[in-house]
Amino acid sequence: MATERRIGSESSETRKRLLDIAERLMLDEGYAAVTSRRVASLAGVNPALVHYYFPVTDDLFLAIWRRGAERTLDRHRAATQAAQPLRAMWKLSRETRGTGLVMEFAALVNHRTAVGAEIAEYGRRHRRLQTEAVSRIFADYGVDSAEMTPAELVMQMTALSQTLVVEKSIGLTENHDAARALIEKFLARYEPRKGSQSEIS
Amino acid sequence: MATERRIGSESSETRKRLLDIAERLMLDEGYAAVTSRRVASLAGVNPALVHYYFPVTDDLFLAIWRRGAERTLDRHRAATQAAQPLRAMWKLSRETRGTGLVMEFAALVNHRTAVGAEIAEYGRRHRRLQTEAVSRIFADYGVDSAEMTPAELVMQMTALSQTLVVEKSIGLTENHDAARALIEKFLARYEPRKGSQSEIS
DNA sequence: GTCTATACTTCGATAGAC
DNA sequence: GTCTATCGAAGTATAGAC
Repeated sequence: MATERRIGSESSETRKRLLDIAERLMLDEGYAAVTSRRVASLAGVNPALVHYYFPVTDDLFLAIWRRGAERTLDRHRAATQAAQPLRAMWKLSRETRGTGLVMEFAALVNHRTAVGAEIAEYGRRHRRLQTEAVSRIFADYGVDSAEMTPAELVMQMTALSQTLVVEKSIGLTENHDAARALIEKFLARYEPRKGSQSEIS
Repeated sequence: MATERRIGSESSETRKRLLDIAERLMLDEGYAAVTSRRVASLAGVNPALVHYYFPVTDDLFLAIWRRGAERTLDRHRAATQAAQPLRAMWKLSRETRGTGLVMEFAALVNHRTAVGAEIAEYGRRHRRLQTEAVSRIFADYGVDSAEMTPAELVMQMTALSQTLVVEKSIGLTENHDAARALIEKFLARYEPRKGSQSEIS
């Protein structure tokens, strides 16, 4: 039963390049565009080489996911150390790259269940980290839980940022300023901007 | 230049069945599972028959979208007539079917630009309708715009419901009760529940 | 009006060459 | 350790039969 097939080393430069290209492709044209042939063609290598580094296509998707997840967790940690951590977290969540990947994977999971389990597990971990971080910040700021709970802010930031990113990508931006204003209203109370309290963003 | 190819009538029962199956497939396994062969196989017909009713695959996706869009607009109108219109709208937006389709199409659009234009146009129209409806309701209730603007509530409901649906589908439900509570807190003020003001949902 | 035989393209994956 | 020749399956779409 044990498969004898060999796999390319993780440190390979070719492997890194394939990953970069696959991620780019996923963001630009959606997960369905990520095929071994397409990636290989863009990399200028033989299609079968992709299967050498990533035996099954799911392996490629998982590798993209893991790299992105690590990147995001690192940046999350950095954000919590910022002078205005809530603003840093809000800014981070609105970045197209990470959020765009999350949305693609959310769709991908529908028909690649092997990938799904790991995505969900990471999602839980990330949410817990975020909620704990906001809890500490709220305690520090003395935020009244009747006004906003950590879980509420996390969900609001997550949901709004994902919607903003997705809709923008299809050219739908109506009410987007209102969404930003909504978060800004809360942030301004505890992490006021230097120049003013205005919320033009 | 004019294509001579014939297309099956819109009233055909077979056509309806193909549409139903394709929509189901899209919701269950994601848009990538919607192929002429797959749909045909589930319907027990020849694959080429799918191309008779939907010459190009985009035609199939557009037909699914249009049917869903009409359904949603109808239900939106009905919701605005309800005794508690805000609650009706919030409930509608959390329904798996409509929201699930929206998310699949959001991902689909990335690599099917022909479909994208129509999706975005519908999105704009829907958002405008929703925002206008909430504006009228807010005026009726006398909601202070400093507390919440119509655009803000629409974005919040849209974003949170989409996130709830997507995450639930992959088995991630942490903080979901907080998200519901967030909306409930606002709704309870203007559309109190009969029995109590509790927000267990 | 309804359906199918068929052509052509693209994809995933493996066994084996270098 | 790195890469490729090659196979079988699945996809889209058309021209033409019923």
